[in-house]
Amino acid sequence: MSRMLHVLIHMGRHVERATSEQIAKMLATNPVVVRRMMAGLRDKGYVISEKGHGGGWELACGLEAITLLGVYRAIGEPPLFSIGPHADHPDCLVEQAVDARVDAALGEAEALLMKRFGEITVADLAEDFEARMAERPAAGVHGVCSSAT
Amino acid sequence: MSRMLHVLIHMGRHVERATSEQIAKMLATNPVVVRRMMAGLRDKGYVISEKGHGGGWELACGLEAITLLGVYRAIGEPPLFSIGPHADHPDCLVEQAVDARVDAALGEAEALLMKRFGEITVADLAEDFEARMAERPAAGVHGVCSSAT
DNA sequence: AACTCAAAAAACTTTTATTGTTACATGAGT
DNA sequence: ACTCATGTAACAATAAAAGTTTTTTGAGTT
Repeated sequence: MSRMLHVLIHMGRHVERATSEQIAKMLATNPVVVRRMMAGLRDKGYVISEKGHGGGWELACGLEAITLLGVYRAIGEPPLFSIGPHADHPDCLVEQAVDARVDAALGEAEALLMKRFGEITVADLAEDFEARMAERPAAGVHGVCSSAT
Repeated sequence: MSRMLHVLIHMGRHVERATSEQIAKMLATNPVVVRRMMAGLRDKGYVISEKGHGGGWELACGLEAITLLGVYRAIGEPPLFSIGPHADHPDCLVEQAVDARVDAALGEAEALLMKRFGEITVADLAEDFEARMAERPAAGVHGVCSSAT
């Protein structure tokens, strides 16, 4: 998820269009991995992909229109918690009792998190970045990811 | 985590002392795995282990004295979220900006979850189980885990 | 039309973390 | 001495995530 945000901020900042290969170099990973990630964003309408010569990825909207919740959904709403019920023996009454309570607590936490995610836009993150950039321009070289590391 | 709760409820219900092997059979797993799990509970003082002939595991307190928070801590406070910042490039200003915001949101959710976990005791879960048991005694055979499945 | 570039998609390999297993050591009771 | 059960460490199997390779499709260029 942070990778997606990284890419979006990068593209919002000073890139019109970027190929999977360029993005992959930036994230120190593979073009195919990038395409897999970006496919979700495209399906949600946040970015557009163009094939062929001069193709690549492009923002389809402003960063202020993309919330963290949107990104989370775009990557397929992966399981949020690493702990949590396995539903191993659905017929077991002990498990049912345990799961009901634990699920309720997890559900509350998840709801709060989704609420917060819905309140934060990628534009907010980009602003934060700009502020840090203004404070410590020396670190910016890495900050704007012009190198491969 | 739900496994630990399962064991605790089981022991609170109708077991004075159980060996790792018995518990392992109940959870369909290995005695060594059980010992690994239980070691955390023992360190927190929730259970006691006895070596040698007639040894095994025993509750060291009432279930009402054990909260889900206590259990969570007993298992070593494993990472709560599966999503979340990797801190891959600590010097990257983009990453710093992203992580700061995401961490804040995750922190709030975690705080709420810990609060809720602190309010739920294993005795509560055991009560819930008893209520379900009273409603559907037929399912109880599995519920009390007298079989190996 | 032939060529190049880049995404799309499928199959495969590597890596990593969890879980389970085996083997041996320690301590307690008989 | 003997048996039983935990404690510990090393090892193996499994499953999930990440990365890689290969082929196909579509878009522009020469």
